[in-house]
Amino acid sequence: MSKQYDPSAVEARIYAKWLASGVFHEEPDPARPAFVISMPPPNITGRAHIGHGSTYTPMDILTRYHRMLGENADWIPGQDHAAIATESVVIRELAKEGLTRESLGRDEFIARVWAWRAQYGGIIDEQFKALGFGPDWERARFTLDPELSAAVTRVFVDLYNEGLIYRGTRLVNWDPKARSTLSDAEVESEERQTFLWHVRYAAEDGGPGVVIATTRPETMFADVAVAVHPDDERYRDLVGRNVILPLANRPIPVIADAAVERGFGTGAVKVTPAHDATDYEIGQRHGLAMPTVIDFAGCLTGDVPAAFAGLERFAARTATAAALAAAGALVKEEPYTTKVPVSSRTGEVIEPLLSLQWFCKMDALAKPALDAYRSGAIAFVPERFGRTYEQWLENIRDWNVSRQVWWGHQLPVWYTPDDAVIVAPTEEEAQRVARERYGGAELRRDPDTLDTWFSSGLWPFSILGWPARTPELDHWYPNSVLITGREIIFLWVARMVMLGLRFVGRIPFKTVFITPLVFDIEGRKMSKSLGNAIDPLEMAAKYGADGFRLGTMMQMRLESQELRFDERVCDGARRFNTKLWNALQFILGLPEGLPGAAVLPPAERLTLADKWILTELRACVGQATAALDSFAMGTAANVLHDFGWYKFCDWYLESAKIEAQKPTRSAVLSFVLNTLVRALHPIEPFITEEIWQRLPHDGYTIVTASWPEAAEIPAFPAEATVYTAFTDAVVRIRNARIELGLRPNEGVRLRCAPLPDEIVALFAAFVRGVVEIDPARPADAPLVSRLAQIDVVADFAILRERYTREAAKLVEEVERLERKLANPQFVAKAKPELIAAERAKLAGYRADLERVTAALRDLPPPDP
RNA sequence: GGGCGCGUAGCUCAGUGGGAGAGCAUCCGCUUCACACGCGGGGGGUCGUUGGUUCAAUCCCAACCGUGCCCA
Repeated sequence: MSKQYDPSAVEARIYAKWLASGVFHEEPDPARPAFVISMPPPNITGRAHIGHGSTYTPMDILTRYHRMLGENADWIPGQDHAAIATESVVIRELAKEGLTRESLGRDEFIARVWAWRAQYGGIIDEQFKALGFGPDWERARFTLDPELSAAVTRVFVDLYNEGLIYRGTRLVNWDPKARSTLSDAEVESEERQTFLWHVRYAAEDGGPGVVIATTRPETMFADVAVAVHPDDERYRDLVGRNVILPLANRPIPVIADAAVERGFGTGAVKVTPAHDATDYEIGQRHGLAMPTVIDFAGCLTGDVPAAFAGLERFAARTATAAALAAAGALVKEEPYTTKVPVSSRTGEVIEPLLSLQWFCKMDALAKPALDAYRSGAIAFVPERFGRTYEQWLENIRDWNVSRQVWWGHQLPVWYTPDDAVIVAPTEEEAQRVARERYGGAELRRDPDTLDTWFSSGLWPFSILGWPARTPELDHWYPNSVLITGREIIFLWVARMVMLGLRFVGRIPFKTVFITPLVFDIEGRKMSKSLGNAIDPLEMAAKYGADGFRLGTMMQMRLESQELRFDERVCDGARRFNTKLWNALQFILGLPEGLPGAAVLPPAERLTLADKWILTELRACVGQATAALDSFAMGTAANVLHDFGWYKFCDWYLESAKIEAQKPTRSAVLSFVLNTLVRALHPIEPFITEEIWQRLPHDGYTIVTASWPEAAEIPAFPAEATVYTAFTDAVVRIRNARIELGLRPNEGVRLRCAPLPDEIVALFAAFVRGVVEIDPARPADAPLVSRLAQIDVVADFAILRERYTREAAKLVEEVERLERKLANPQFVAKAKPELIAAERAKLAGYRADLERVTAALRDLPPPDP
């Protein structure tokens, strides 16, 4: 075997073995506790990114952990059809061939998308495998699978029949390039440089009227009012009067509404309900008309003066501004930075547009979802994110569910020639209803499809077979935990809760674990445009999937909402893996060979070092277990890493080299490393398998090995304290060695009360120390104090300097504690056990000081 | 504007109401028989600022400053 661990040589081989042996697959088994996670389905257009590293790694860790606990653990993967994202990718491909969606026709187009999916849709799964993720691939689901599509139709029809889905004209996010509505999640806010135009709207009676400020003069032809704040003294007299809309020359009223920001521009704004969210609400409050002047292509309609009709909206902006200037209505044009909504799919500026769409009424669905949180049935980790969920549900708005794309679940909606609406699960059923109600009619189906979130909202139960009552649904619903980022708490998490409660009658998951958002090392959000995104596959190539995973998890903080990704930590994790690998080489190279099984010798045969490492191992495993139980991946990762390096390798492995360790070391080394790699396996699946296979072990793969039980690892607290006193002494002697200027291979003389042979041998190994018994020191003092008093034999001048420095330090400590204990307030008010502890510390420092001053006194006087 | 974080060593971050820590970087020493992707050692911080609570504050509270995310 090579000196350096090479992940690229083992990871793919091990993964293939896991796949072949089917270890990730489970059948529902009511005899065992269920542990189930639904993988948030990545888009079929998606590629693995750093968010998968931070969010999916914990899912893999928890599933592997619970599997090792013997639970009926399953992580169910799948993919999302990603309506607009996929459609635009395929449309771009078609464009290269000179084709369009329309030229192909709906059926042909959809066939092309399926073909695209067959070719590229699996890429992200392969990436996940390279990262070591082990979901139950046999259960992979796709939102457009027949069963999942049937569930979607069923939900839509039911909600419609209950009156919770309706068709109406509302303001929606319109993407003029995609020619579709978008969900709020697909709209991002971006800063843009533009102008703030100050435009005078003269009073109808010929007075000066009012100067409004706007960033969108092109929508003025849809203005129906000018609004000011009700408390704004400047405009009080104007409220209730009419002003004349320039260019259009029609009167509109001045109204008062508290939504107006007095500090914005002139404090007066134009009101365009059909093209602005705030204005829409003002329009609703004041019962205003809502004319539309921008069409689906983002161009002005014919309902504007002929000079502007048909102009693209940004061209129209320039044109109206120029026309206003020409008409003398433009008072000022100042540069202005504003935030505009942008489509995350096409990059196009979103047009808020009044449009006839399908909506889902949310009030009735939201209430049980709120109750589930408030009653504690659903808990968030960290807790504070529950507030985000709560606030969104409290201020919920109806959900626009229709999209003008072809790729997706087409609405189960048909129209008669008279536009009567029939909602039915199948076309046959729709025909039947048509015959029944209308004596038969030629039906046309609504071309729209459903928002992708509509189907992903059913995900935790649709993938378990709902609406059929399956064993999976019985045993694995609700899921154990949902792990995701906080940006989709409302868009996805809340909807799954609402729909789960409504259609299964139970919450979809008990816990929602929100992972931190990943930033670059300079604290910038990762983005394509900045080019600062970290590619997890590149990290895995550099550090191994294990190194990437351990490094990322070591940076996870349970309570933090951000993670500044520091690649150096992954490099540290990679070196840790090499360290473990070399520890394995040492163990495999022991001349006495390895025992047949990972079984400890009886306690009476164990040495001091054995007892210490077992005590530490028990603590480490206990901490790692507690950490995983509370989603503290970072704590688990750090605890295991630190134990492996700073306890096991730095001290135990070195201790194991002495003669006295030979009878037990191969068993203890095997046991400890076997235990450590099992505890590390959920975080670092590959190297732990590789090491475990080469150690005495029981079973075919570490994936199905048992999680180490801290309680089953023997602990020896008293012996552990002695060994710690030994390591403290070693550190002091190493310092002294440096001061004495000893060469590495030179021995050092140690003066001490009698010590057990075993410890004498340890000193010889760690510091090349030769122990000389000092008969003046009591042999019956506790071992810990004998070790605390061990010292080097050296030149008087060097010792004098050393003792003087130590004494000064000790005097400081003694004085600090004396001051504290002399303070009557402290003695009166501090906890008794704390006071006792401080007194003990003081006594310890005083004893040390006494020893050092005595040593100093015993030295011959310095040369003159 | 509303909500939620963060501010500790050059960098990334732990941490605790009672003696300031790690990794990386830096400096010094070492090819010591698992590992130079290593081992040993050192230097480096008014714990953002100002108040308050307390016998005691880096930790709790308030304000402020800086910085970031989400929502509007």
